[in-house]
Amino acid sequence: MKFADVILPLALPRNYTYSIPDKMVPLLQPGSRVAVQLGRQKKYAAIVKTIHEQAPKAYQTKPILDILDKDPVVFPNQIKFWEWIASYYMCTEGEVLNAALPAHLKLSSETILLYNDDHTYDSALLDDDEFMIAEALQIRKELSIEEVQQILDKVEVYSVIKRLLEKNILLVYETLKEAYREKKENYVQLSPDYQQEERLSALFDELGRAPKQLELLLAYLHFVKTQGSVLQAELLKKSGASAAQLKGLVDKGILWIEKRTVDRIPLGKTEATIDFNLSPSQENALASVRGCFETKAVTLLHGVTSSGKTQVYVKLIEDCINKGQQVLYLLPEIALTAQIIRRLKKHFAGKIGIYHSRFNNNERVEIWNKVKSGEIQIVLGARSSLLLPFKDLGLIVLDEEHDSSYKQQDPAPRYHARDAAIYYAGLFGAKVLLGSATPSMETYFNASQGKFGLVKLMERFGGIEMPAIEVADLKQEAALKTMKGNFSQQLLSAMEEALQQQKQVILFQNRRGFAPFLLCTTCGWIPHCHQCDVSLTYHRNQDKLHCHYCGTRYPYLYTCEACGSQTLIPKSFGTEKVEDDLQHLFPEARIARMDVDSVRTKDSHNKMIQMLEQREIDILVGTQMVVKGLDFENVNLVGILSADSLLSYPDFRVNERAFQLMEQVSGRAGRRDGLGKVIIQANNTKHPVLQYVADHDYNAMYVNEIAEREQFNYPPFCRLLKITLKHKQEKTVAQAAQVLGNWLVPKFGTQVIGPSAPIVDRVRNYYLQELMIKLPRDSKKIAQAKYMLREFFIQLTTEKAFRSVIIIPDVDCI
DNA sequence: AGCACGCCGACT
DNA sequence: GTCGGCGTGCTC
Repeated sequence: MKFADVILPLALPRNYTYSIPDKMVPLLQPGSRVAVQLGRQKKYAAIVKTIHEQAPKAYQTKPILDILDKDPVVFPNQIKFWEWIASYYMCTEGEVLNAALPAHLKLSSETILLYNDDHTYDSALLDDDEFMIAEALQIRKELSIEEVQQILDKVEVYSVIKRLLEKNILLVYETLKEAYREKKENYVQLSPDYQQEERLSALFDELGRAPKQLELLLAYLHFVKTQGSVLQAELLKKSGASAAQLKGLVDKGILWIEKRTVDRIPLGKTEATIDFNLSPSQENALASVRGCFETKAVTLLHGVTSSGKTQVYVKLIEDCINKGQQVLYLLPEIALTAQIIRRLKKHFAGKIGIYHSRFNNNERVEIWNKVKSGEIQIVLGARSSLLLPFKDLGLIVLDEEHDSSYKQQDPAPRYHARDAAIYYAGLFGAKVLLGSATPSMETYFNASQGKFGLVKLMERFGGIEMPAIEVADLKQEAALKTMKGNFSQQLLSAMEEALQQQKQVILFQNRRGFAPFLLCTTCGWIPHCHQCDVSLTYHRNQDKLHCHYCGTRYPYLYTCEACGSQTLIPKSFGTEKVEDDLQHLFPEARIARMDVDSVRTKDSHNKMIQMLEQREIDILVGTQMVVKGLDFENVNLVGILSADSLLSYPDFRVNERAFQLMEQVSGRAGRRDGLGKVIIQANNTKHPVLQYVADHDYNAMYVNEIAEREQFNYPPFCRLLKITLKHKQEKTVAQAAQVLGNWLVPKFGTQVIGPSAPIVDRVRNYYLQELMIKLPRDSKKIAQAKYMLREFFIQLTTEKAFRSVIIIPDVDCI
């Protein structure tokens, strides 16, 4: 008897073992999807991890019900990768599977209620609910649980179903439905009967009394001649004929309708056009990267903004696909704009596939399959494309390496795409190229220690100079009374000048909404979310108060809930307010705002970028979003409205973050004609980070920062593991966190931080507590610590008092 | 993630 | 007294 250990798409702590029916043994391979039953009735599509002959001793196995695909859906390397993610990031393999597989490859059964035709019933014996369902079933023949819930208008319907089942009125069965559907299109064809010339001309005579049909037939014949195959929809549209006329011809057997499967992701013709020449410094960088790859698996390309890193990538990608290997090009989601997609498609037409969150489920399945077959050789995608089934990966390019959105935050697996990419590449013997103008401390440390190769590209393409940075002293201007609202005179006159020269301006403000909070000037009360411990942000567009943690919206408040006076005023300022003020300051200018609120819909982000490109926008106000992946030649002024807010987060990474952000925003200015200017408004103009930005001196920032990290033992000198505990009762989490803390201290001593409540200590009605452990940089010790933690979590949650405490480990937290 | 089981409050 | 709410445990 053979058995298979399978991964189910659930957060189960271990893999389950099913028996393999003899007839399936020769067909089954690891990586295949199989249908299995879990529990009394539920069926799932699981993935076979290993096949063996060890019968489990503790329980009886259930058989595998079905093999769902001819070929495995993943290769052994993906399974190894999932295993590593689960163990490194402390989650279950099921959670990794869930993140990796497109929704339409993950099947779970749906309960269907069938009307029992063989049995009559006496409606007098039924209560109201039973009667309603019995009636509905008699008409519709089958119902889903959801439909029953709708009919009865309640959630709890199992008892009704149970009673109807006992009375033999219905039958229950489980279906495992394949969600993926091929895309079909209707093509029109001429019946073989009329292919000969004389039959056709006879037909023209026959159709004399149906002139409209004849017209349509002639239109069809014309299209066949000019384009070969004829789409039904296109034929009707172009000929102006009606569906009835077409049906007439089909009914007569003259035209046939054929359903053909079509590609949702057509790759187009293969034609690589690499039609640019590298500058001498790019050539140097390219040669150095190739050199580093001789001895090192990972290389950092530290290239200033506008240095043309992408062109170096393109050459390296070309090397790799010439060897017949696959390439993964990773970007932060938001940087995956039409601009970069267009550029790469131009160079690698027919070989490149795009993968990000805006694809629908059917499209994802097709991309998945094309990566698996090797038809897609280059994937350009966001974090999750790391989980695609690459067959023979040769290179991973991870651009904007420092970007914190590479770390998955909320649902597990909480993996870091950069670190995971390095492990994943190792499984293939592939190379990893990390690119950034402002590398993360971790990566630069690894590079300077010789663990990674390091290549610098410090010259902007075309010899453009870095923009000049000015710091506007807000304190001084406030004293001189030259401020206009949140704008310094220095910034305003630079803006006027830029607009006069027909140049564009980008303003950066790190808060969205109109005002981050309301304040009662009588008693100091601030409106908070009812479910979370955060102040509500005023969004004037909708005239609502929003909670940025749980998304709840509240009507605007005019009366203070604490003292009853009507003295609530908006405080501080967000992008909406900046936009509003600009309208008054520059009534002539075309102003746009770019933040998650304004680019919520599918394509609005790309549209706004296009408008900026085509100079339909004079001033763009935005949050982080304006920083990433944008390249506009006509922008020559960038304003950072409040550097203080960037420099005052209570986090050890503030300086690194603030530097990266300001340096990246600055990079948007004056990219072509060398006249770029950046104005940073600050109260504390003496902050060292402002000096590093002004000098564009990454190195000074790094040297200072790394010394502090070493002194206080922060990453890259340790590994941070954050443990969040959640519970509905404030007291329960606090106690659980205390117990966990007491257990940790003897093991890690002063390297344990907390437990403490985070700044926002209640989200969606759950109270939070956090603990942080600084683990030594020793993979053995880290693995051992994780193992002990896992054990202790189980022990903790089996204690009666803490049973419903939710524990969330976050490895290498950001 | 479901779903069954079991324990407590509000209704006929 | 019962119905149905939700907390808890188990699924190979």
